[in-house]
Amino acid sequence: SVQLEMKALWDEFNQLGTEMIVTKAGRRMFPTFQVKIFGMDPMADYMLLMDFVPVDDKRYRQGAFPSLRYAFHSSSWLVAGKADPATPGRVHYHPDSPAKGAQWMKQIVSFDKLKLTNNLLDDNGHIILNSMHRYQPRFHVVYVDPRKDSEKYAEENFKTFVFEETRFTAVTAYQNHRITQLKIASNPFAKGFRDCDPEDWPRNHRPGALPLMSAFARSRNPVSSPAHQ
Amino acid sequence: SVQLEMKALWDEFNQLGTEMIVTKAGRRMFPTFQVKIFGMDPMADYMLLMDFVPVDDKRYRQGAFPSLRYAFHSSSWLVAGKADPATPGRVHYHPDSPAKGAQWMKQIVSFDKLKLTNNLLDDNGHIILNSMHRYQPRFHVVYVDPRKDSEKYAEENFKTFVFEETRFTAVTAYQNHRITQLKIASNPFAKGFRDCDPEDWPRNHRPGALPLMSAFARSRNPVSSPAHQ
DNA sequence: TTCTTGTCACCTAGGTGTTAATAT
DNA sequence: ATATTAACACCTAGGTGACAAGAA
Repeated sequence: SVQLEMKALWDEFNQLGTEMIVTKAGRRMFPTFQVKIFGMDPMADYMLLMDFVPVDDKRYRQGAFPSLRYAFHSSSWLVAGKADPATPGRVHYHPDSPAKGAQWMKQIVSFDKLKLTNNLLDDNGHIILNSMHRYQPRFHVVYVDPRKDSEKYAEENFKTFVFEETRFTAVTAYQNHRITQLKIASNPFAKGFRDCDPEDWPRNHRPGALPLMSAFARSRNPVSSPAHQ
Repeated sequence: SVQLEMKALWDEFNQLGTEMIVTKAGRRMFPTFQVKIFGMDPMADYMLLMDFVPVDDKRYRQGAFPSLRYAFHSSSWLVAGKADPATPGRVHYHPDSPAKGAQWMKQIVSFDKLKLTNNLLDDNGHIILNSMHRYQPRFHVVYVDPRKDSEKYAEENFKTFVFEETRFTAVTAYQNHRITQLKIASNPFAKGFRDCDPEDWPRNHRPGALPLMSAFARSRNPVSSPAHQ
């Protein structure tokens, strides 16, 4: 069995509609997909990998308020038509693969080397996704069968795990300001964009404490405006 | 067979008498021990590891010129007596171990995670060495025998490679200024202590930028003084 | 109008020798 | 007198969203 790490954070993002940046050079996911694994044969070899499947066959576009400047996106997504032709569905093998079950189980398995790109011609082995499309990450565990004719048992030698809270929309720039703010608040690498006391998040986060936001951040992130709900 | 990478650099250090810093927290080696491997069975599993054996049973101390300030070490080593009791001889497994021969051979194998410490109570798995003692790094290739009673064949299932040009003296602070200068000149992480950068000078040199600590560094590094040859 | 690209300042994370203070 | 330690400035290496400019 498999347990998703940082589930609370994933849930928080998922509630807003998770977005993941894709770039030509490749961008990591945040949150990072991390799992704890239980019940492997400690002595057997396993390959761990991920892939990404379209959630639907739709292309999305951003809803906008006519009276607001371009910079103000709504947080709602509109269907813009049929999905672009699917790209070759690449997979990402965890770089430690193959390894023994004991190795995989003794600590959290982190896919922090996985990168997302929108470059159809990418030759860095990154995961290729279409921007403005929704994806479901999948996690696969493959048992390395020591038998000679192991190909015949391929069907029974792997198991797939899907966590719906890790669904996201691939984007080249964030569309929902609340997603941006949650990324800034929770990703250590974005600390430079935080307005509030660096000590308060995430270790000492108190629900009652109001984050100190600059006027600019407030104007771009109307958290208390019901118009954007 | 095994080929030492950066042999020219190792030779240059060895000619001066290589020194490696040891610290309580653990310090990487520079140059890093890196090899190219040939002739493995591509499909077989191998463990790669290193250990460090005393070159002799002597403890060293630094020779000094009575008329010079403390800061000026001579570049000669004197025997100070018998070696301290040998520490438990730890080994460092390459973190990718075990892996297939094909994997090991397809690129340079780098031991850049290996760290040296003088802390006898170290519990980070670093290599424990005595300061002011000389050591010979050794590289071992262990064939992972698939047979049940593989322990019986341990003797024939590993091969050891020794490169004498990688010998060094463990120190807590550099003793030979020429070693210091060669480290600064060749280790990218010490770029901040360089007086000039022959590579980038024409391209990135700004007339206004003063070289860092150059006057002080020069006063401590009388490279052209024959007294220190 | 909407989406994409490239550059940037600002971070995390950690590897350098220097230096002053301390230990032996 | 020598050797060790810990704090430090200065790097490498690379992950962030912001922003302006470009593309569709």
